[in-house]
Amino acid sequence: MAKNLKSIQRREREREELREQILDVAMSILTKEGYEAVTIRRIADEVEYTPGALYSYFGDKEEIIFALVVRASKKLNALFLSLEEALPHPLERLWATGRAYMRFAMEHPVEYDLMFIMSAPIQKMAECDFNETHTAFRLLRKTVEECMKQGFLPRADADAAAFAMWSFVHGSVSLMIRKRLAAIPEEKYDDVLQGAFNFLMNAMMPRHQEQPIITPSAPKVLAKKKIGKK
Amino acid sequence: MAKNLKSIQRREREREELREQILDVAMSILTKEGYEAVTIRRIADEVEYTPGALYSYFGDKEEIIFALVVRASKKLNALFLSLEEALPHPLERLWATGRAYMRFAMEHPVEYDLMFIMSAPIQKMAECDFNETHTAFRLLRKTVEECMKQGFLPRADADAAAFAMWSFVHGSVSLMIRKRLAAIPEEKYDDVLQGAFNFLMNAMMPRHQEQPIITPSAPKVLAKKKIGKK
Amino acid sequence: MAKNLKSIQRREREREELREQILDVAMSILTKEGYEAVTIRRIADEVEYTPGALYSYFGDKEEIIFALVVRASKKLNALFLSLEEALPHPLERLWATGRAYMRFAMEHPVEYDLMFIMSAPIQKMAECDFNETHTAFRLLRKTVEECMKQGFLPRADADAAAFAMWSFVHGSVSLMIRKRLAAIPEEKYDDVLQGAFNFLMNAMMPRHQEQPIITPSAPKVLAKKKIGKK
Amino acid sequence: MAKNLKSIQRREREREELREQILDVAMSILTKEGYEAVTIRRIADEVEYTPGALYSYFGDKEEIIFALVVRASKKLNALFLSLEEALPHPLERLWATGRAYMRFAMEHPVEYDLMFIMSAPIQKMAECDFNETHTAFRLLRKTVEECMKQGFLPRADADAAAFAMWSFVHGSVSLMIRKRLAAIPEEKYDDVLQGAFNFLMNAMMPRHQEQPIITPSAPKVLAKKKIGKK
DNA sequence: CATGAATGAGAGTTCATTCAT
DNA sequence: GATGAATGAACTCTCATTCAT
Repeated sequence: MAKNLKSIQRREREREELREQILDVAMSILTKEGYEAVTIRRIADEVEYTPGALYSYFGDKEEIIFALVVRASKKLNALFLSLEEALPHPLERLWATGRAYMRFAMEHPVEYDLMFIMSAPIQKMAECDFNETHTAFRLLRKTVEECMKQGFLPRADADAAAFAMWSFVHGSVSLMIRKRLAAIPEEKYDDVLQGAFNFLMNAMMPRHQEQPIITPSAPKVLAKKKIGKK
Repeated sequence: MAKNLKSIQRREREREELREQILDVAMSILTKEGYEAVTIRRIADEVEYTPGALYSYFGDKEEIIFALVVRASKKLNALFLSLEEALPHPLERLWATGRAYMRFAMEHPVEYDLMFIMSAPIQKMAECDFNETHTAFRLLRKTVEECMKQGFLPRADADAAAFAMWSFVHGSVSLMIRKRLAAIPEEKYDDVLQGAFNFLMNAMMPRHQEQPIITPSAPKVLAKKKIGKK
Repeated sequence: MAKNLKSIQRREREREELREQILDVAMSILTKEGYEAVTIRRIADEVEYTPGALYSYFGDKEEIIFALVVRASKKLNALFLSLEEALPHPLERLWATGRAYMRFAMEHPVEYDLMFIMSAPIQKMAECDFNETHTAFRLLRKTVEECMKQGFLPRADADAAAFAMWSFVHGSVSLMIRKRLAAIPEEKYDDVLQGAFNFLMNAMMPRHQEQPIITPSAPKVLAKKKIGKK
Repeated sequence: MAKNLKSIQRREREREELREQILDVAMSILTKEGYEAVTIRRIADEVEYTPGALYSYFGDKEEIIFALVVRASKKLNALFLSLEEALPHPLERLWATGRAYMRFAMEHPVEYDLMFIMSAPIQKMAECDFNETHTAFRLLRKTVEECMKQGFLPRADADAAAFAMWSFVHGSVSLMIRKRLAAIPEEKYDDVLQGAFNFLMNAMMPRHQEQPIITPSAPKVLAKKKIGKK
């Protein structure tokens, strides 16, 4: 009996592991060789199963891609939630969130691409009423609202303001990811990105630009490169 | 001899015409049925030539796509240049350019996608040292610099500031084009976009937000919807 | 001991029930969606077992199909035997059997197809020396012989005559079932079938064509149950 | 110029030849190994082309099957028309047509199957308003009508009578082709078929049964070419 | 210069079946 | 006896591209 239960659990664990492995492999092919290279056969080869076997884990190819999106979204959302918890001060959180978003995109460009750029999973995202991004956007808007309430940001439509900020960060990283920055030498990317972010944020919050917030002991999850104003 | 020359000219003209027709057709398929539907055969069918024939006009499929990019870029650049000429005042030009960019994207989403989002032509863009966007970016930076010089914008790295603005407009329209705005009801798109643009621009130029510049007799190419903040 | 026996019996009963259920489901899929749709997986899904489980009830897919044939044959044979009992008069029985056969085919076209048209079960039918149809044919021949003896039919080889009649009824219904009657408008099917049957039967039994048996005021759709003269 | 024309003609001839070869091969596989074995790959292998190449000759697999049907129908129709011409006497023609039909079926069972039994081409036959069989049926009805007019057949609905005869011949050969004659030993097939045919025809035409036409010392396998009047 | 024909590679998917547990 | 998992072998079809004519 106990054995039975255990073996069921084991099976489930193994299934889950293989599922994850399939996604890992798919992600790795996607990263290394691009979307076109992600084929059922190719994945099957790499996980050392027959193509047909994958169909008991995912209904079709699209489902695999979509699972990749979900995975990435969870990662990003977790990041946002951790900032939400760690940083009660809305202005500080706003800056930190922006930086974290951009850093995530630059460190995981393929995941970012999947979530916010690629057309492949659009259909499924629409069907499934996919809403991890809802959540993220709502968090952002809440932060923006608090900032407005506390006078850190000019009072205005929070939707518009939140969308403006999201647009900026998305725009900057997606131009980079999709290599539309020929005008800027690659080694300057980081600096320009940083500079643009700071410029914009400071512009929106003129009275606060000299605040130490800006050179924050940025929550360590993020700290990759010091940003420092001044 | 003369006849020879003429017939050569005619031939060249005809070649050019077919080239254009191929691109028209490709663009039309792309617009109506999406990237996957753009196949050599499909194009050949519609121009009533054989697939092989296309290969004397374009080296391969990617070249066709790239030619589409070039075309679209010329269109967009012409728009920028016309603004450059029409609006000597840098601040006014800055606003107008931003609005024009966004409007272009929303009215020609497929062209925009090709130029700034799609991965297909990336390779060729890199190889050919594609620089229509360079030009556009340089124009923008020049405008930004002038704005700074004249005190409309806080002095800062012009590269960063220009990039910030571009990032914002690109981000907002590309989220829309690639349907990542589930958080916002579709009928509010225009308003939110507009609101975000105004919010950001005003935020960056606090002392000037009440200027009439903002509701400018926008060059008519653009005037689609009045924007006006008063 | 007794308990053991009972539980064995129960088990067997349950097995038999599942067997039947499998066949029900297979038949229902076959009827509703055609032969191609009848897959082991599909059946397994509908009986809520795993595909593998079916293999302890049937050796392979063909066996399932064959079992369907057997089932249908039993039904049809029972019909024949009931006529055999109910109608002692051979001529009456001959007409009634013919009509019953055709009616069966038209009311159960899928069963008919399985038994007499489809290639799928041929192999197994041959192997298993399938002989429900033997029985049916023998009954028919016996009836024909009696008719000849009693002067209702011209004396001739009974095998040939019986086969002639069977051929006719099979031909007419199978042309219909396999949709080879483009030459005849669908709404006339019933009439033409009926007319052809009467024509042929009357032709073979010229001296008896005026018998009431022949024009049995048969409800146009081929009277469902009793046919009876008398 | 002339050369040009010739080479075009040659090309067309070759195309036509390959088309025919594809059909030959398909037919041969169908004959030797059954419908399931007829796959694009298999055909391609045997004609020594790549699978893809076949798609410039036929739109899809169904078209190949359908072309097989068309081919067979032309053959059968030609046979009917030749009888139409050769035999002005309607009664003689009726017998001859019946025998020819059955002989065709027995000598070309796979073609017959395609035309009159198989489900595969049904869809296309319906779509294309396939009417070779119309023609055949009309010919038969005309013959029947003439026979009635001239008193060889009892006056009755010609549609019904024609359908009755067609049903009989179709029934007899299709029972054979689809191997539903377990009740009859294989070596007796020819005799029983012949006997049934004669029985039925004689039964329908009682006054003519002693005519030599009827028992034409037909070579047992159903004499191939001439049928012989007198 | 264009055609017609064909290649070759591979796409996603589906099946009946098997077998350890 | 049934499950869950996987196999292996197909399947049809589509594509960009090449090349003799």
